Amino acid sequence: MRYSHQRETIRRIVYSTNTHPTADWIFSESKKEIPDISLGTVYRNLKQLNDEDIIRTIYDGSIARYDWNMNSHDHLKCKKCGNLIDVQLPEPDIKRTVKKKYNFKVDGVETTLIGTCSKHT
Amino acid sequence: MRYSHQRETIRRIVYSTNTHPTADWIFSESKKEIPDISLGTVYRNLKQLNDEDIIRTIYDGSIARYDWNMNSHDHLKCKKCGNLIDVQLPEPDIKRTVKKKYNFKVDGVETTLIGTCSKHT
DNA sequence: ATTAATAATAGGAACTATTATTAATAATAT
DNA sequence: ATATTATTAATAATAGTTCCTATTATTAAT
Repeated sequence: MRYSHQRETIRRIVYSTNTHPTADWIFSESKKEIPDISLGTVYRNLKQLNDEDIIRTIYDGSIARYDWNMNSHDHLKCKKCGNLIDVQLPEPDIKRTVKKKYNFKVDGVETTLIGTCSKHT
Repeated sequence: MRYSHQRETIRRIVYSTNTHPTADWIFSESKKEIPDISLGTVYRNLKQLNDEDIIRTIYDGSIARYDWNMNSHDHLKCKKCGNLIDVQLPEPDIKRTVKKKYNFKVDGVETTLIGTCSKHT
């Protein structure tokens, strides 16, 4: 994968926020720096960065969001404000258990807890 | 919600399989019984059934799948064959922990483990 | 510095999944 | 039986994403 200005900008933008941005948001942010960047470029590079394990793709319902935090962690999704909050849940040996019990090799665990965040109490 | 032949057919189809079907599959199955059913009807009724807690919507990446199993359970998603397998993981008091630690009221937990199923060993 | 090879790009069309609109139809209460 | 109104089929519209093509940018070798 050779260098490209666009990809580096996209990477930097994803790494600059904790808001788990959508492709669309990343697109409009990168346009501030590269006015003629195209949406296809954003998608293509997000996919490449994901494949190179530089960023992670998470799904919020049916839409893709991007996360720079590659550590294994989970998300709380607030029904009211829609925010995705990072959390670190204790992961009791799920991988080992599932491997044994179901003969299924686990690469990754994606857990989202849906509910109401502290802002709405 | 009053009775409709279409909705009852759609419900029965979802309840007849463990494959977590997509709207499209449900559409083509229902056409076998109701040739002029339309895709909009399928989506509308799936949403209604979901809202009435008769079925459950799960997301497989960016696309919606439907599940009749309303018990709290998780899914193993095989990277190779794409199958979604139902599993029951021991749920250590995640809800209580998250409520305490993050002041976040948990309604539901969606966990998907991505990996390779026993068919490919 | 120039070149050759080719990866990456902009722009936009195409595609897929889903939702909204509308006039006609069917289910239920009276 | 009739009136009321939820539900429907058909189809247009939308949202998110991927694909296509001619052009441009990066890189390594001259």
